[in-house]
Amino acid sequence: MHCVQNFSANCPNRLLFAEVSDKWSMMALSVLAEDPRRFNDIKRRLEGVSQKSLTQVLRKLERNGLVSRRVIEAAPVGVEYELTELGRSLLEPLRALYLWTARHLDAVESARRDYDGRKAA
Amino acid sequence: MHCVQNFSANCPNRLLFAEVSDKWSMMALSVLAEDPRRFNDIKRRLEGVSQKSLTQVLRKLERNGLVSRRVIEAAPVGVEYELTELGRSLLEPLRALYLWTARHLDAVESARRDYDGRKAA
DNA sequence: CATGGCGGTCACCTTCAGGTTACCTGGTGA
DNA sequence: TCACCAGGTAACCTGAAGGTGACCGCCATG
Repeated sequence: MHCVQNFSANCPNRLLFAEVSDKWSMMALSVLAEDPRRFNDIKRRLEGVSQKSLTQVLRKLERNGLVSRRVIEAAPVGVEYELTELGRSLLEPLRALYLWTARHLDAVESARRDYDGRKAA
Repeated sequence: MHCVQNFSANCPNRLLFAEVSDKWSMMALSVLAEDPRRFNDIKRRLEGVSQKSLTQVLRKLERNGLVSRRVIEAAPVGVEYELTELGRSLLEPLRALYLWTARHLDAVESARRDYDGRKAA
């Protein structure tokens, strides 16, 4: 496990992490955690995402094999995104991270107040 | 758990996640996982980090209560960074994510080849 | 005395992710 | 017919992250 203590510039883990940790990827994955959803459905749940960014993010996730894209030929043609098995496997560590933020948010905020207080003084 | 399916623009989790998932934070935390380390020691392990960026990152982590900064009054005055209890608690979810990337890197890379192949055709 | 490591700060500059706007195709309903 | 939803693409622009290089004080060693 070469990258645990030393991070060479093009350690593949480092690169993959970068791909997955951008502004919207994690949120998109979370939204898809339960059900497959259509483009605008996802968009509505990610407050503030632009159409372009969402398209980009979904393409990237698709390319990395984390979500699949399915055109629905039905009534008013739609596109449905769904987690793949691989994508679903990422949910667990993701959830762990989410739980951490949820659990320790208070501690972090109080640390920030401390720090800012000390600086002001 | 308001933010699991809907991500409002200033969901605190979302913000905290952003703080912790930037280019160098995770790596800095990993480097500190074992022992406290001095500034330039950390710097050497994070290939490509600039002095400025590392300073910024460590300050941010300190502010969020994840690392502590200690000036060593000894011989050639030094500064030592160490994970706090809070910081240490983040290691576990972090490790989970790291293991995921390690375990599924192959799958992701093959998905990418597939995707790129399909596009080329 | 000069050189080099340590731990920074500051000013500047580049890069690029991501936002904005406009436009497109195709179907639907009023 | 007009207008609107869906799901985009293309061109442009900006803000902020992050890199570079200069400089600083302090200490130690050759």
